[in-house]
Amino acid sequence: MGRITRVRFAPSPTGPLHMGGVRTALYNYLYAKQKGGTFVLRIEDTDSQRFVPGAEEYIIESLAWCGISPEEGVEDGKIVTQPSPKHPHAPYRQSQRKDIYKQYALQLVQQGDAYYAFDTSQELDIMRSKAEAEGKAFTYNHQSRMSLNNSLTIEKEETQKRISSSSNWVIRYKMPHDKIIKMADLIRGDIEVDSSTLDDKVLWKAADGLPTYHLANVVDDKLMEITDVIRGEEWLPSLPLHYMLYESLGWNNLRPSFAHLSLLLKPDGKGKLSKRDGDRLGFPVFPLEWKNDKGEVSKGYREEGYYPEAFVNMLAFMGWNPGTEQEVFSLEELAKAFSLERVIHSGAKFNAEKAKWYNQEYLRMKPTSQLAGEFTPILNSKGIYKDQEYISKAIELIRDRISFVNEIWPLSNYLFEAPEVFDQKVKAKFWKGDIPATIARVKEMLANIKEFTKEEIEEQLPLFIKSNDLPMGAVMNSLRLLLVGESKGPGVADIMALIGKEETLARLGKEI
RNA sequence: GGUCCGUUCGUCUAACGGUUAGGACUCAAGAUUUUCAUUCUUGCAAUAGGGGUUCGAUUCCCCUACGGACUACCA
Repeated sequence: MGRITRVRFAPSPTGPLHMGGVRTALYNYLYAKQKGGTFVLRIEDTDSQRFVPGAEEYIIESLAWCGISPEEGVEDGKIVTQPSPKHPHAPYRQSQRKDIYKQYALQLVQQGDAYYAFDTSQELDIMRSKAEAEGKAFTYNHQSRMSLNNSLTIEKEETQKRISSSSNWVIRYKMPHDKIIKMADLIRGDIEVDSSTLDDKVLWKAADGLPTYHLANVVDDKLMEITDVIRGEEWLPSLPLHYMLYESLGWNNLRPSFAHLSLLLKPDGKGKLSKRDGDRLGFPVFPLEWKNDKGEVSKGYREEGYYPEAFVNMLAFMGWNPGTEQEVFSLEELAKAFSLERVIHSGAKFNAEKAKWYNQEYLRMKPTSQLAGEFTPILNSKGIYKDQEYISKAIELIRDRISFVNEIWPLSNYLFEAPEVFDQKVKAKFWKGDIPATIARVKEMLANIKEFTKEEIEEQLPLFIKSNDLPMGAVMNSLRLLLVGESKGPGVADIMALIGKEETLARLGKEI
């Protein structure tokens, strides 16, 4: 009690971090910030088989993009490997902490809470498939352990011989068969499990000298003085084991509090959100773009044009709400308002429309000058160079109809270059009869306007049309057709004033 | 199969045991607009089913159904 809050995000570098993982990291970050505590990053790479190059860097970069970088475990974008005042528990990569874990596994064996097991994985696989064929499930537990190859059934000397002569053995936890394990979850409340339904999990493997997740996670959380474990729901079934490990190791008073987050679900159908759903449904599942070793590219929110604030805000609301009607929150506001009590118990289906809406909200809060700066490279890539003032004015005219910066061009191209193609339907509807001749008269009138401003045009144009008894709809729509190429866009006067007198007259004089 | 977790509009969600079950996204309609949008207004739309407990259940308990996670020498 009274311990300073320390939370950790402990991903496994087996691939890019997906948005569910980012949400878990976010909730950890928010919780730490609110409590004035520390957010630690630890890399759980105890499975050398599944290690993916670049995944670790991806995780760090993703968190940085979201603005939720850990203050401990990472320095200069890299995992810390040497202890320092700021990073006292280094290294933060479990593969580099290899030597720490074995002693605890051995301690458990000595106490009689764990044992050596010699069954090969092939033997166990055979037993599993055999049991499955009979409609049963094979589990290594209190019922089966006494008929298997382990230090409980083999003579002491033979056991010693096998341990020293080969590395084909593991240490398994000896799960008690008669205990009701009472646990608490900060989100779900009290949970009870009968230990007789649990199995004897592998804690440590001689083959690679590494612990499995269960041992590594308990040992590191204790050593790193973690006070609260906030992780995905997939860990709930192993919580009883973790409780037992804390107890057997004599660390009950240092056991952290636990909170298990519900999963992010597919927008359609069933099951949890997976990498493939994004490709299939056309939205990103990852914060940043990711290329795998086959060269396949998965979309990223950053590359799709999302603002990190919008992405984070959207993610925070997938499974949490403040209890008020406010939906737009900065990271600071989120940290202030966050509470595990208000985290939703059930899984949330991801909604791409809402994500888009969030980005629109954030885009609307940006000053036009910033949007102009973000849009300039896109413009330059089309070979168009304009000053910032002009670009800002153009964006001002269309900014309330976009959700992303990359939507500016398709909605504003006619403000930068004359239209080449003209909407045939609009043309057929208005460009007939006297209209071409009428437009020529309008053009002449416009040429006589000295101050070619929006206000001046807005006054002169309708006046001219009315006083000459011309058809308002046909004239206005035809002007728009000549200026834009189709029937969309801001007011005709706005467009004319922006592109200027010369360009306006040129477009109105063009044959279509 | 077993263990655990969950279930309010299509989606995200709100509601000390007492509300006409609220908001947001989407969708539809209307107003504004010479266009397309924006904006504003309105509308559509939910407590999985069955038992209890209670004067009164979305809310508490039980059962069923459905969904999910886990059930590896993966995390």
